[in-house]
Amino acid sequence: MQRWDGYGSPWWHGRFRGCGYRITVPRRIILDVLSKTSEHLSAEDVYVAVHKIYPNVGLTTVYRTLELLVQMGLVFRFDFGDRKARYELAMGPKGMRHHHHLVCTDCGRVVDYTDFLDEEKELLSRTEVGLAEKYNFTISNHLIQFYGLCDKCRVKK
Amino acid sequence: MQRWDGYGSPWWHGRFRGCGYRITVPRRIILDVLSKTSEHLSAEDVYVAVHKIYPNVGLTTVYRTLELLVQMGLVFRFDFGDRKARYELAMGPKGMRHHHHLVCTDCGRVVDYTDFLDEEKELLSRTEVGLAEKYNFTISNHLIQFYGLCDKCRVKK
DNA sequence: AAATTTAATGAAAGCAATTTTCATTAAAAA
DNA sequence: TTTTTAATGAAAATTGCTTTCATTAAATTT
Repeated sequence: MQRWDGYGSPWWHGRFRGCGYRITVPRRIILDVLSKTSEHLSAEDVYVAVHKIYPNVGLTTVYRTLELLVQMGLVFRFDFGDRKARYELAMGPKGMRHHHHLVCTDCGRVVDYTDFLDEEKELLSRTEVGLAEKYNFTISNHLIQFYGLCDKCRVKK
Repeated sequence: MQRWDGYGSPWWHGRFRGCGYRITVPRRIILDVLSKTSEHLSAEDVYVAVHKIYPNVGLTTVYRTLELLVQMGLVFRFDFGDRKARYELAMGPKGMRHHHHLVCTDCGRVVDYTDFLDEEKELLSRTEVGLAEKYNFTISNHLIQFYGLCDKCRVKK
């Protein structure tokens, strides 16, 4: 599951070194947890998972590390409407993971989709270029989410 | 600035009546504040603005009313990454206001854009149909945000 | 227009997610 | 191995928001 850079270190060690950040046990474990799930974990979720592996890690460190990873662009932070942040590895051993979300506004279920990405991609990059020019922004990322009712919740109503 | 329904009431009175909700002074003022700004107000912002007009309105009522308006579909709630909700009138006197956002990840500035909407719209609705079929969702809304650095923040780095 | 009903309100207390503080620990540099 | 200083964990603090409950005021009935 872990990918190596060919010099005996996981892929993200270089990024850390480059920024002057230390490679610590808690950081190693948090990244490991994130790289092994395909779910949308909250800070609490990460804490629980990390805690199972190494019970000494505190919740504070989880929050701090997630924040750091978001700053570095290694992790994305999402908001699905319940008021707690969700975290996902931006890219991982499996390669690029970019996807969009389909959120059920009733039960909160989140589906990742990549299916229409090819069609979307072209328009998105054109839009990005246009927006960047018009508003003088350097665009580095985007977020697309669709909201609605999943099959189960539709029936309930 | 206020639009009337031709029978002597602002446009939203009918919606309220239909749902059995009362038309009260705080609600009137909150809707008035929202209809007169083009900014992305937090609950606190709304509270401050409302307070200037009518100091008796409490923060609790502001939260409750905003929630009600979101439920009714009269107001949209957004999240721009600082962890507080922002509110915008869904449609107003000026007609439909649907737009997307361009968010500066450094200073938090938010630009609304509608420019590329025509091109986007068609792809979006195709995507919606496809997703709805594939994942068995009834899609009612979507969110598109681009993230990057605005001109000022790019220079600072 | 007055009385009645009940939804809406405001103040205070409560809550959950996240952040800050600060003394201690452990990476990494010397 | 020693030194430096970034990172950590526990506890306290903060923030954005929600709940509770006694009071007020819309809207309905008289």
